[in-house]
Amino acid sequence: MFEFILENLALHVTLDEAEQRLVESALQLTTIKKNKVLLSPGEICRNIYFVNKGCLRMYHTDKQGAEHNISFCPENWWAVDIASFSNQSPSFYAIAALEDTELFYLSYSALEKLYLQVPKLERFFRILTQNGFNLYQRRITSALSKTAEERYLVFRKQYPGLEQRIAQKQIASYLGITPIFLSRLRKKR
Amino acid sequence: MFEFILENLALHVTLDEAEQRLVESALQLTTIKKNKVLLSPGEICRNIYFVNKGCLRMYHTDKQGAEHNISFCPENWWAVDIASFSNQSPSFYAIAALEDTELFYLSYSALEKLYLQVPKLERFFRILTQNGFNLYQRRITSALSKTAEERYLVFRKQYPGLEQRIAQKQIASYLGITPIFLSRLRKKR
DNA sequence: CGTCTATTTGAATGTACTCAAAAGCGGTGG
DNA sequence: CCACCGCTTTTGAGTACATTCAAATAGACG
Repeated sequence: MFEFILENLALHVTLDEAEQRLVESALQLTTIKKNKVLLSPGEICRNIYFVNKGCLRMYHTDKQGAEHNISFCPENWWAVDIASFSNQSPSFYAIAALEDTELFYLSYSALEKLYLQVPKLERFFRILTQNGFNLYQRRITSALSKTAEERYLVFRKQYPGLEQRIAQKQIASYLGITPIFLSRLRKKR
Repeated sequence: MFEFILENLALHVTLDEAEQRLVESALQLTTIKKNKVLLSPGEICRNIYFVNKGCLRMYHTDKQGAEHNISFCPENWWAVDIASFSNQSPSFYAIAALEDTELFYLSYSALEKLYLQVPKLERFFRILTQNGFNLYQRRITSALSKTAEERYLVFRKQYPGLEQRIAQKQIASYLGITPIFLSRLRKKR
């Protein structure tokens, strides 16, 4: 049950048996239905989520009411509005489920407590933030210099198999194009 | 001489006199000429820079040799390839001067040492990273959903006065458009 | 002053969008 | 089980945004 999340932590830090048990006992588990909203904009992001099964999306809703997906979180991804969570301030982004999803999560205070017991985790989340930072930097360059078709191919590489699982309009929103145009792109090949 | 950088640190952490002196004595100062490259891609980013006067840019050069500016760093900005610096691994981005520039900088080991003397700085750089993370997330949404003209107006708001100081082709590269099209945009208003 | 690069302008083209309509698909209730 | 409703996806036609190529002009720097 904890295999995926422990494997994920092991990518950046080495935990001994005792530390693993501490992490396990701090984690909460929940399952949510497709389309359930976990975080609404303006709300404080109280939890950091790890997707064990299923898929989430993070998105922003603009003044015209249009939604723009900033990232997908399938299995083994972490989901959090980092600014909102770290400062316990109102969130800019929303988080919702694209499929029925099984999640581990830690509240802000649970994580603070866990940091005291397993200080290595500070390192883990620092690296996680830096990797995210880096990923987003590159996506800006990609968004500004590549055509929609090139971005679509990058998406397929970055999220293998996800294309088959989620609605095209979600992918179009992530790519910054209309679902109509994505349909035409796919027809081409 | 240290006023700007101390003010900048004060945005997120409160340092007493002794701590300020420790920071000051760790900092190195240098001036570089316009167009000087501080960091080439593939090189390890050995320093974190604070711009005291002048302006830097961070950019990526693609396979076709085209440069894409990811950010500008005028006075009071920090410049670093964060992935390269934190892991002392090869950099993806380059950093170069757009004007004659006066810089404070800290090497990786100098910063490590300084963290031991002034632990509050860990908090400062954590917040800096988070803010950058957040800024870039929003820029992706902006890049994918706004027109070139809207992005141009956002740029002018975000970097007041910078437009007068740097070449249009640098701004065009940041906006993800051709200098030719930027010229037409400006003519319109 | 001359050279080199950056910017402007015009014309033609390509990329991506809107509007509109039709077809497909999934869930719900009779 | 099927008919219907609502939502997503496809397709066509016309349009707007942004690019390329080329040539002229303006600026920067030695």
